[in-house]
Amino acid sequence: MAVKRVSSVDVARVAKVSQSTVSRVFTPGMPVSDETRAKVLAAARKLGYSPDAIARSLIMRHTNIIGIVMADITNPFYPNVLDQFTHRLQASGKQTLLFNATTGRDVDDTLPLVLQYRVDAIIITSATLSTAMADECARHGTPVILFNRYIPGSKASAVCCDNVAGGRMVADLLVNAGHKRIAYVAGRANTSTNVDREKGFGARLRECGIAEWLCEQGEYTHESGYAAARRLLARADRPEAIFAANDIMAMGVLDAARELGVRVPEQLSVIGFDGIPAGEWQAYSLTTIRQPVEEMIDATLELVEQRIEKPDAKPIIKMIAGSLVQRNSARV
Amino acid sequence: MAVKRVSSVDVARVAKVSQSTVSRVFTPGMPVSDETRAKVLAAARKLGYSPDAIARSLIMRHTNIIGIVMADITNPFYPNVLDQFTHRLQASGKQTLLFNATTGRDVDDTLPLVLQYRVDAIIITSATLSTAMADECARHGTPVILFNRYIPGSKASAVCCDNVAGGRMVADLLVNAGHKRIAYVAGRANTSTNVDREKGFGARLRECGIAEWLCEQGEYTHESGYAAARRLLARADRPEAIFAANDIMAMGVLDAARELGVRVPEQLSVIGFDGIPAGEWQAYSLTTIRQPVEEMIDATLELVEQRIEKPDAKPIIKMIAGSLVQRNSARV
DNA sequence: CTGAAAGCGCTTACAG
DNA sequence: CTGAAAGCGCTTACAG
Repeated sequence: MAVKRVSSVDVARVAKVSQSTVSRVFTPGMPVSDETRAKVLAAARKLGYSPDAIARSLIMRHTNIIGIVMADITNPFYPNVLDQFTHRLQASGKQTLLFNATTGRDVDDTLPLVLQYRVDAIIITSATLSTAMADECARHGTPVILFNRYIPGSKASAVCCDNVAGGRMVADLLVNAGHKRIAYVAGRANTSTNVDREKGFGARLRECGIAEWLCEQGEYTHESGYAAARRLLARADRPEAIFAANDIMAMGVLDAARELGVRVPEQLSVIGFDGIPAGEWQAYSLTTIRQPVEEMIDATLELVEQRIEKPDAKPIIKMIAGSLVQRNSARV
Repeated sequence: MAVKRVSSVDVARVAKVSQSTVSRVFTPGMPVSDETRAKVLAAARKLGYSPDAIARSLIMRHTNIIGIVMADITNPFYPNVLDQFTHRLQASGKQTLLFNATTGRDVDDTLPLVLQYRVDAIIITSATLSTAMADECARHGTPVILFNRYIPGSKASAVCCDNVAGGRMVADLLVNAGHKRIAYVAGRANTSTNVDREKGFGARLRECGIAEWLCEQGEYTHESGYAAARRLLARADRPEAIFAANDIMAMGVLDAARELGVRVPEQLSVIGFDGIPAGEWQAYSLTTIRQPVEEMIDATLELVEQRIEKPDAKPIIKMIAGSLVQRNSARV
């Protein structure tokens, strides 16, 4: 296998300079005379040389690689997130090592691997890790930033949409539209996202004098939203309004309503959460809370930079408000 | 920054063995006495040691990292592909370095970077590279496998759905249903995917005695499919059947029809290509050609293994047949 | 089974 | 500006 790779020593030989000089030519900001530079570049081109980032990482003690741990790549909210992360990271000269965690399980068994590759920082999305593991990373000096979830009391910083506030907005909208029989389609129970959205939603409902509402379990997929809606819409006391913990489930709800001939929004208001592009399509026209993805990514990347500089800075949790996007799936 | 990392030398010191021995303990298959192993493991645990994959890569001359270059992460066909690639790669002990290329441009400027990280192989998806660049990679000894596209005559191997055959299937279905006024909504013109699907489609149409059909340009997005359909459905000689080069555009077509009150499939048959999950949703129930994603991924990964072993083996292009999935968006 | 030593391909003080 | 040398953290012949 491995063809003989060309190294800086080879280039040095043909350019008739020292290996250090070759290295300098490929390190921006290092002093090299124009003449020497030209010789080296010519030799490099001739040999097809490019510096070895791995060797560089070893001596530099950082890799310029950011690990992104992600489950649920398949949930339509995330491709956009991943797209933006990789673009932005590349623009600042960093690479992305992508780890695929198993949905619904914590990532404690994945992280040791990530750590072995000596990534400069870890971003964790749509997955949860234990406090112990977060602290283990801190011990290794590898900053961990949680995206769209948080672990109170751990060493991991986090950037989150304000899901509690978002849940409250939904409750307000539904109550103001005069709805009484209301249902919530939950996401996976152990996710902070689900917990917070439900918490804000329920709290506000209670404040408005609605003490009870239906609740069905979902798991953040179209299918589970559809199934939950089938159960809900089959009841004698069919709800007039359904809030689903994310957009893709809300779309499942809408598809169930369509199938059953329940008219939206006349007979049923449906609201989602996320603001994925598909919610805009004519078939759904979904009213939702849009997560401020760009700002969240900005904040995450900023935190990554800061923590790489100062790994022991105190962990912070940054909440950013989402915004209501009114379309046609909910009465107003 | 960089906290003092613990290395095998540190572990050796506290375990009172040589550094080589520590290394052996962490290399499966190396002979170590049980007693020694226990001492080393204890020391390692105590210090929080884990081997440095970067240093290992340098001496081993391979990284166990596969580079995946991808544009269009946001196209719903790809999250699933990426999900499967990363899962399968991880299962065989490999990591994924993800590069995000710009949609519609070639990746010649991204590849030098990929090469610097000394990835063991490169998988390119939804992006095109020049023959020159493919050959440059070959020269570096880094195998390149194209997924879902191919470059005839280059040094890069490829795995593809048989798009020509798929296009023919669509034509057959439409002709058999008795459609005469037919339209094609194209994907980006320079993609082999689009070229082949149209080629098979057009050839079969001609064989069946249909010499002309409408054609609108799209770019593989819902929006562009929607826009193309608006143009098509506004015509006096409105088509009775539309084949869109991928599912997401077909869904845009369906949304345009819905908006205009054109009934599907009674007044309009719509067929897509890909087999994305969303096509199954009640709102669309899209008839389509399903790409055999699993088999394509199997084949790609197999090719990756082979080419890592023998980088100069002759490039091959592997075509795998897709299959017709009939749902309710097309008359039969 | 274990240790001493060389070497992977770089960067960067240290001298000149 | 340039070169000689040390060292990043490993693996793996080579001896014993």
